[in-house]
Amino acid sequence: MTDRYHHGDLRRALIEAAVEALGETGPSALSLRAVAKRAGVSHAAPAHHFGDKAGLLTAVATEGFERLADALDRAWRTTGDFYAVGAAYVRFAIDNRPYFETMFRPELLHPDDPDLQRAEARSRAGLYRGAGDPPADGGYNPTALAAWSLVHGFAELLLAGNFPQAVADDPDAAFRAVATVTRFEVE
Amino acid sequence: MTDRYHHGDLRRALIEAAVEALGETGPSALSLRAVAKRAGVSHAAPAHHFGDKAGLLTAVATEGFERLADALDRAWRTTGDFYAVGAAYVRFAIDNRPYFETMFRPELLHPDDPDLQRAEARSRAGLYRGAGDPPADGGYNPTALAAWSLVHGFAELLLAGNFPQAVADDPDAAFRAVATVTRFEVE
DNA sequence: CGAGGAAACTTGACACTGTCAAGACGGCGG
DNA sequence: CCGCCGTCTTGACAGTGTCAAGTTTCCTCG
Repeated sequence: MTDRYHHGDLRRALIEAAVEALGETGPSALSLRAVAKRAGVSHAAPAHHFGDKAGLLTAVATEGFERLADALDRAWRTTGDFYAVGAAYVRFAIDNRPYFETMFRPELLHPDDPDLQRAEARSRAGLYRGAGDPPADGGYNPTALAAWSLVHGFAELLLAGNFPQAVADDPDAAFRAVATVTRFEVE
Repeated sequence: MTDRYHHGDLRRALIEAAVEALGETGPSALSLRAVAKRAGVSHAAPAHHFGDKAGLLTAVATEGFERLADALDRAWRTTGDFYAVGAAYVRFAIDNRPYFETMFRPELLHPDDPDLQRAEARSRAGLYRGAGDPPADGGYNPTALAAWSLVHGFAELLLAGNFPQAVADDPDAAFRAVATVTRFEVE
């Protein structure tokens, strides 16, 4: 199974190898050849399945958005609480750092990929739920924007190491404190 | 002055060339050799002044934090309004995208560089002003964290193209709307 | 059953990258 | 005028992504 010429599910294996490598090097330093070596295939094998380096990262990002959407749905379903969804967003960023770090870097992706956009839409829908009325045609819901900005900014600044040590030591508590002092007036 | 062997202020010229290039390619695709060519020097000249590719990006990020601190100070000085400082943060991200995009990518920088850390501290101080009491020793002020998260997340999501078109068309109005529905309870 | 063709993967090459060592150049103090 | 040191160049090296061509395997259809 492992040393066949036809791998079986090399696409899957490459994505997993990429996530591993991303955890060690970060998305901008990812090496396609290193991913291929990790999966035990030749250096040009990834290109066959993903076309591009950006194609591989797009596949990773797509899977990331799917997982994020799942996590947000689960949080909403089990608690019905708007803030719990936000906490789940932050948790996801911490637990799935390799995914999260590639999901919001359009310059490394194929941003127009249909699968990616579908997964993005699923995540957005899961996040917006509970933020009042959905936006009118072409418009936006300020409350939804505000909530997304808050949780996303918290996650980014946390991962980038811009917060004090105490935040990194107990991010959940820190986010709870942040959520406690923040009120969104649903209009 | 321009074609001397000793350039005069090559360091400065390289930073400016880097910012130009960053505006076109983004920080992860920046090529040192392209920067050198743009500045009209040999391909190894940047290494002499900055040691590293990360060193050059660190210099750019440092200058970015200085400029951000200036912008935040100015906003506070002229308005005395907490939300105006937030708006200035978002404006800075839009107007100085090449800087902003490199400032929060520690994996591309030398995060322990003393000059960088000084400039970061200046920005943080400018942002925290007006967010209630400064944090206790080793602790954090939840209101300051929340405000920073909100403006930073808004800026990141905007630049990454994750917001509806209407937001991109008039970001200032969108941020005003976001700030209007958000209340921070200073404790 | 066996031939043909498509799909999966490899091999080799190319231009480009960052980094390093060694050398050429230029201004400055003695 | 000499020597020296900081500034920059030249040349080389290993590693990168991508592309074209070749090889291997599987599947299907006669």
